[in-house]
Amino acid sequence: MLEIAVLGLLKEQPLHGYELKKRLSETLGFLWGVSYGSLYPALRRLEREGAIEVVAPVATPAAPGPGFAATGSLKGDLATARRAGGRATKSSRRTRKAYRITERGSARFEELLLADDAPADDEKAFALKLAFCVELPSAARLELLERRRLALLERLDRARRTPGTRTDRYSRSLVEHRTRSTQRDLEWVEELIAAERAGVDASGPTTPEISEETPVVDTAPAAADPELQHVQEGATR
Amino acid sequence: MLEIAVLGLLKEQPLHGYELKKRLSETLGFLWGVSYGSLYPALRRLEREGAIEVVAPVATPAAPGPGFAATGSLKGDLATARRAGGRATKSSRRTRKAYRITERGSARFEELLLADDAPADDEKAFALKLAFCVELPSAARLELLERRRLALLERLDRARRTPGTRTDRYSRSLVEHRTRSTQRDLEWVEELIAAERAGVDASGPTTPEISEETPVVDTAPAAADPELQHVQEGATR
DNA sequence: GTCATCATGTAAGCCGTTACATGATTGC
DNA sequence: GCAATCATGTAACGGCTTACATGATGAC
Repeated sequence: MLEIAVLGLLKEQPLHGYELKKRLSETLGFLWGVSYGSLYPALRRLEREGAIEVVAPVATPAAPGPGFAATGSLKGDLATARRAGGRATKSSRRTRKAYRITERGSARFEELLLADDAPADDEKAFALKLAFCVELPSAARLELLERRRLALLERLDRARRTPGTRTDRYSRSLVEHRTRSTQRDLEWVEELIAAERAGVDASGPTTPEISEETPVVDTAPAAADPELQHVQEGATR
Repeated sequence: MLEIAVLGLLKEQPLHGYELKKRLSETLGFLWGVSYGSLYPALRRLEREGAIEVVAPVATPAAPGPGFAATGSLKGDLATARRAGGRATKSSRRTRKAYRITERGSARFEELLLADDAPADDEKAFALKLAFCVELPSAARLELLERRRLALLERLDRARRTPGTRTDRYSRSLVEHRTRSTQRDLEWVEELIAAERAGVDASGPTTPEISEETPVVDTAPAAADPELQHVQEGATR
């Protein structure tokens, strides 16, 4: 689960651990909170697997060399300097390690999004996947939605067949409520599927569209470290 | 979570590990599946804490002594023999270890049901608690429901304040759907609270009541090991 | 110079899973 | 006697959490 979120965020833009943690807590906070103790090991794991790579270790403040991957980060650092009012002369933060997703990482990402997970996590897992499925090709997205639809149908079917062993009022109410919820989830997913099939052009079934392609604007109090935001703009999309 | 389920089941009647596992999988299967690898350690943990105790180790087949806690188990074994058609002469299963909940266990049970848990597990935890809250005094049950209500209100409030950082159509739809679900959960919980306040006598708000006090009948294909079902009948209720 | 924040990491411990090992009982 | 089921456990492993350690940077 953590890996999905990390890869999903990195698919949008390179980020370092601290910033990743912040975004996960703030923008996905309603899903679950991550701690450094799990994030950093996860990053190392992903790096070991070749799914992500360090984009700017930057040992020396000046410049490590010509061209090269580090440029992106340098640009970012320059942006920082500019934002700060041109005060910093050396500018670069020596400690930060920004990560970028690799080809393998993208493949892994799709693999993870389409893998079906233990029925226990179900809800959370699907929510997380949906939150990042923009980064997916439309076909894969449809597949994801269809799988969810099947899972929900199966759950309803199972509930219908199994009469429920616990008979107290609370358990019964729970089962009923759960069934209703599942039915609504199903309708919702089916709407998403229909919208997906209809293509992106038609106006969404939810609220009137605002601007699908508007560059990500930080609505948080102060811009949360925007220095890396322009890196690889338009590269993956 | 596992502890809640175990204590909840044991509050109804003594059971041994294998049977506990079966019930957890079958009757609470829609919540999550437990494995022996976690159940048995959990049982030992609970026993160490004094929350549960072995009710019938039964080293020798005949009879360990007079009166005493083991009687319950013996009764059960006799029931088995009777059911089997009076074939077995020795009858007792030497290997099974049935557990019974203790006073401390009951206290722990209430404590666990009223403890608020990480917002991550939220749903599952509450569902589980609700499934076992029959075993709770009405006041504690109300407390449980009220807490849930507050948690849901808080979640709605947070969602209203936080404008949501991710702006793609899927994330937006997700957030909307989640909000609607939370609202419905809230209404549901409020119904439960109202019903609880009105007292148990009035007919339930869900489906027409069948029989609140009917002894637990195994609706599973064959009766799932009924030998322990009559033990301590009417003791805890 | 010192405090808050940024930033990365390690260590201990909990809880859970899978897979494996073992043995008793019952039916045929 | 053999297989299926009942029944209890252990071992290895993984992931997550909390708490701790460390140090750089920037503001005042």
